[in-house]
Amino acid sequence: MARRPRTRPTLEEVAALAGVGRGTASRVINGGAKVSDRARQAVEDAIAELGYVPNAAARALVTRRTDAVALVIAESEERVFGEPFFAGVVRGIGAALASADRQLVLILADARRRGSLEHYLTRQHVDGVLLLSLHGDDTLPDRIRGHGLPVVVGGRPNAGVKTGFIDVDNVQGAGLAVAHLADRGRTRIATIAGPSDMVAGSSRFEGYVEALTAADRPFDERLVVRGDFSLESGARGMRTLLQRDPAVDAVFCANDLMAVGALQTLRDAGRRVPEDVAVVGFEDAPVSRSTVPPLTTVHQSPGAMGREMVALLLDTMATGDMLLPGRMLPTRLVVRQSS
Amino acid sequence: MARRPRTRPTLEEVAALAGVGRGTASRVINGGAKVSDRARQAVEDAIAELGYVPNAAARALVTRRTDAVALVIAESEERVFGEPFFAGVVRGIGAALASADRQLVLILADARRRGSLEHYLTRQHVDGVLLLSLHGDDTLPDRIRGHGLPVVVGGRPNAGVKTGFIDVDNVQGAGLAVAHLADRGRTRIATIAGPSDMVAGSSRFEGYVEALTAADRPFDERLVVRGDFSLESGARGMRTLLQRDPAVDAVFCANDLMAVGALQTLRDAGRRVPEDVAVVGFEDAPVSRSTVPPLTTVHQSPGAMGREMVALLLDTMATGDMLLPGRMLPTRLVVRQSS
DNA sequence: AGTAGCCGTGGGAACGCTCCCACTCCCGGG
DNA sequence: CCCGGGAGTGGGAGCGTTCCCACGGCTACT
Repeated sequence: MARRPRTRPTLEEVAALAGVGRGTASRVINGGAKVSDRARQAVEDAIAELGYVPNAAARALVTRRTDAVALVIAESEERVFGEPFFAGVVRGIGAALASADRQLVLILADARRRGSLEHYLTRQHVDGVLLLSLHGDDTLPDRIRGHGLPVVVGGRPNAGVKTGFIDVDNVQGAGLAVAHLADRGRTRIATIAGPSDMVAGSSRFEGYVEALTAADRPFDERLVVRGDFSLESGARGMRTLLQRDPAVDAVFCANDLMAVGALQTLRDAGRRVPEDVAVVGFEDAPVSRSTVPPLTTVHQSPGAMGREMVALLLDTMATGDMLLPGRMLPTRLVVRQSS
Repeated sequence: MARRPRTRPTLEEVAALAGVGRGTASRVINGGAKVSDRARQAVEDAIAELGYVPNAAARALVTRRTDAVALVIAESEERVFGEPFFAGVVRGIGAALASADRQLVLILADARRRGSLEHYLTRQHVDGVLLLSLHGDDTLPDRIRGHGLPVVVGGRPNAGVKTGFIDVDNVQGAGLAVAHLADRGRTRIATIAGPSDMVAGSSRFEGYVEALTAADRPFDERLVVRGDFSLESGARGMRTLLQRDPAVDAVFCANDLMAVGALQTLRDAGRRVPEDVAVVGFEDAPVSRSTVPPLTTVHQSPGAMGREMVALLLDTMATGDMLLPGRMLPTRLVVRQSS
């Protein structure tokens, strides 16, 4: 294997080989405007021959852009890494950034480093920030924006926020699920809701209520229990529901894991699914395919969420408008055998 | 809120404010050698007052170092993102890199981009490469090294590789599990092994065989079945084992998920765990805490793996020796109620 | 026939840093 | 009393780009 020359070729060398000036070579590589075909061809040949790649540091120095985007995951959310949904989001982000020729700088911000994180972000290295967050009480996005750095948040921090976020349309998704249950002729449609202090919890509940009304079903408080998105809380919630109203014939669970718990309780109670009780989840997690029976659930596309986050960030960077409206991503119902 | 000055302060401004030369200011920020206390203090005050942060691009341009490290996850492994173990590894890497003041550039390399990945890595942006891989048939690490870039692989590609990797000591871990079962007086110790073409599969099986011999237990081929690390394959494997030898009184599963499957089969077959059959897993996945009964398993520390990967990479970068020996990380047995 | 304007071009300047050389002190030894 | 040398310092050069200005040649007007 031939030893490559120790130093990387520079633009100057490319220009020399192509027999043009540095400026022309630069123009070929970038804008491309106002270059004769002959010169362009010569430069492109030289680039290929030398295996030239622009030096990112030199470019960043003069343009004051790094072509890098930070993905910040706060420590409290680090566990999301282990969740398939967020893994999918990260993948979507990675793919979208790669297509846009941007680098993804991953920052796992622990609490200690919180101060220097801001310092780092605002004064260095990246052109924009992607934030993955579940909690609502965070002023970090606005603080970063205050320093002139574009920010897009994945998962709307709270319902009051109208700009700079991408989230799944939880209200619409929950509506889909409930409308489906009503369509199936179910009359006593219960819900195992999520925590009301999380957007995913409150919005899905909101969608449940709306769709119930739209379908002319009465809203009955006794058919509402709250879980914490865990399997156990789903099982417990289902027991409560059966106790309160043995005639319940459908239940919409705010996520799949709670639906799995509900399924267990129903089996233990000798109820057939879907004959006696129909069950619908939310998330379309991998587990929903392997439950018994396979779970009908609201599908949300993590990849799309990642891609949309990047798209919105690039838009923000391009327009300079820090307050671009956020987007809600549509969901769709995946009907399996539990309903 | 006062508007920050449009341009970031430069080293020159810091030096001017401190009343010293650019060289002295630079010396304070970096090496620190040969600077009088008076000058150092003045520069540090000026830095604090101006909120100065060195421009990374300018620094990279002259030092030819970026202080960034790439973490490459090949598409075929992208799913690992959703697995708690790998999420932990990434976390460990992130933490270790942050302490070393290095940036983590995440590259999700899909197959299409495979060529340009190498191009990108070798000619740009990063000082070293971390590779997360499960498959053995990959020449990528060596190709990258051929370009003079340090590489550390997480998860040994295959048993022949002696350098530049960090892995869990699978043989030792499996030995721990089997020795424990032998200690408990079990005589017919079976195993549900993993795929033989994966290091985790073959090494854990190797450890099983070794420990069996060390404990004076006969190796019986009928007590060996192979799974694919999935829950279903564990359940199936256990059925096969019970069929072949109803007197089996212990089973070592090459991962926790298969152990969960085995547990299900045993319950369905009316065997008590651990009274009739003891079960041990590998991984200490979150699920192992919530099985019935809670699973005894081999604990491997993902955080340690990430940190060790970074440590080895930094060592490689510092010494310039591309062929530093790899390391096997010790495991320990977590005894719960299934054995 | 002269000139205004455009296209395509070359190269100086600047980006902000580190490296390194040269310079000034000042101390101690011959 | 002179001189060698170390400690501390200032600032020039250079890293590889992009930006921008000035320039030459050509076309198409007046």
